[in-house]
Amino acid sequence: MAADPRTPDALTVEVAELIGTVVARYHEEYELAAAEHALTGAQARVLALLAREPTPMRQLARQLKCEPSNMTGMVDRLEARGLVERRPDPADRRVKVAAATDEGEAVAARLRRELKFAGAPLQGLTPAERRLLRDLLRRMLSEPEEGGEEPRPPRP
Amino acid sequence: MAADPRTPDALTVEVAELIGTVVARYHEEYELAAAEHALTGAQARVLALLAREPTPMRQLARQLKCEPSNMTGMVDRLEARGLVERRPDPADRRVKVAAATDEGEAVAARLRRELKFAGAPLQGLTPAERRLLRDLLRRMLSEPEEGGEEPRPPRP
DNA sequence: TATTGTTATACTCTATAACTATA
DNA sequence: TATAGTTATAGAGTATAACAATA
Repeated sequence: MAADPRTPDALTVEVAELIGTVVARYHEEYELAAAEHALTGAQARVLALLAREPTPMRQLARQLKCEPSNMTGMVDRLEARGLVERRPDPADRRVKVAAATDEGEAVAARLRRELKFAGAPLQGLTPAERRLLRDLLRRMLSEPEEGGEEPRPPRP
Repeated sequence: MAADPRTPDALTVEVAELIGTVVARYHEEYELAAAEHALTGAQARVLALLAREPTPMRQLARQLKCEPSNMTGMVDRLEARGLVERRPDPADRRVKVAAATDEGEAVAARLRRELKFAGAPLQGLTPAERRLLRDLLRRMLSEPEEGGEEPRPPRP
């Protein structure tokens, strides 16, 4: 590799590529687990959210970072399969609260268990290594990327 | 949280969730970088592959884990924008080799640089931590998941 | 006969804009 | 008027099946 002159250091590039591989693997596993229940990845994500907590359509769209109009069709399809239902909100008759049915909860629970990604690859690490990985990922994710464009000089 | 009785230990769950967050963040960044060039994520992935190496349609489909029939449309759209072209294979007149044009190469190079995910979050780690992260990810990914279902007892 | 790429078809996901029923 | 959900529409990605050209 090593194609671009403005590329960051080799170590950073390698870690970035490894993360890319992890991302690809993760998606593969997720889609596969979903497909075993005849669900698409997007449907599985909706179901997972609703299994945690019944949620108004609009809020659901915000959480999934998509337009509210899309939720109509997605919830329609899940509702047609009996995994989700729409409930009225007594406080505001405009809102419809999407909620997982009992069957939906069961499928979501099975999905969580079948997400072997949490199992297989991580089992290759010792508990101490897993703790280490957790701490590194936490730090990586908590950086509030305040800078924006500036590469920001490394702290001493 | 902590809903399912058959869930693995809390540490594994937490790491898995962190990885889920990393995956979500990564995708967000990727789609955003692609959108800045009026490309979809899938188009950006195709272009990235072709910028590395001209590739026959069918092989491209294998690498992207999708059906060969899809590649027709995807390459069509990229070709319509002048980022990609189809070349004949002198050795086998059935195959068409998709290749990035000069402009395609340029866009791919810019895309690589703009993938801030490689920059921002990783800059929060020291080089030593990055090395550690690299080694952990490598080990995670190299485990050939031979076992399948068996949790496999931890090595001493 | 088998393989490569394509076409035809259908479904899902996505975004935009317009509509409805509430508030 | 503003908001929640929906409908209508369009484009992109995906899979399946059938097809033409070539091997």
